[in-house]
Amino acid sequence: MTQQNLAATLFALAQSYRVTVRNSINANELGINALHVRCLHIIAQTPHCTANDIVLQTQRDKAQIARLIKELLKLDLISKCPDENDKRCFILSFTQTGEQLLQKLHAAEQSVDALLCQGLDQSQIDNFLHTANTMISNINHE
Amino acid sequence: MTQQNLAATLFALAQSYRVTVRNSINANELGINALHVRCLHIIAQTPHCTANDIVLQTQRDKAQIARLIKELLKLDLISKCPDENDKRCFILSFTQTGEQLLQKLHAAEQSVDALLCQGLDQSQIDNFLHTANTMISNINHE
DNA sequence: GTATATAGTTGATTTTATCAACCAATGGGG
DNA sequence: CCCCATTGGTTGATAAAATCAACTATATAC
Repeated sequence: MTQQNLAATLFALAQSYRVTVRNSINANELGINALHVRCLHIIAQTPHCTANDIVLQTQRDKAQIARLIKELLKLDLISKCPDENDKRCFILSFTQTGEQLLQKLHAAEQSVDALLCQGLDQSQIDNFLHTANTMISNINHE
Repeated sequence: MTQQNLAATLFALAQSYRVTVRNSINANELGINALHVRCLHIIAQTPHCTANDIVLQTQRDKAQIARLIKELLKLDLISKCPDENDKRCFILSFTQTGEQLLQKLHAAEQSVDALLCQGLDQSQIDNFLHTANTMISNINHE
């Protein structure tokens, strides 16, 4: 296998991952897509997360993010409350329902991870992640 | 680093790759997007490539592929000629212009590959590809 | 206090993607 | 040979996703 296949390998893996996770939650029924899921993760990870944090992390248009947040609000997965210090901002956080979905999402992802790693030992996995991260820093610092 | 980061790592890498390749050809100016590029690769790889081959390999709607092919024809990157044996089919192939773009694309991808692999030795790369392929077969056979 | 930058919302538009109907050609079974 | 289900491809209509520009309100720098 040559370097030439690097891209194909990468994309195939990423795509399969997406599809599998998507299927394991009932994302379609919920009317939720990959970007919604990504937003939920960002909200979960980011302390005092605002719309703008999501814009910066996803590199999407802020109009798109605004509408996406509206949808998550309407689905009652998240709620927003005004920032005390800066009245322009709204802090995003999970509702009970959203929290539950997030747990489900984490579980789904972990079981996909476990599936992916079948037949691989820890050193291979570590090696893989280390190499991938080297590649990321190679590509971002140029 | 835990398994939990597998997905994030993968997606970050794939995304950076896409952006970098895209920038190195003048894809925007040409009015070409990632799916166009993927089609070109498929046409290049597939002997006697038809629209349906692209549909099968990309898993996209055939209407979308039909329109995409129309665009590539209008850009004079590919040409289609009727199949002798099956009059329903059109065989897709590259024009001179398309051939040139393909070369440019290959060059761009190779230089991205080289960039990605900086500071990694061949055994690490082999290991990476091997692990990735194990993951792909894990995920596809379930 | 005025000017400039930031956070967020909204309307209009473009780009992608999907669905359904359709035509022409193929191929198999009676 | 004819009927009919299947296949390859095209098109129109629509839905979903993404982008652009304008606008409000607040915050910050000078």
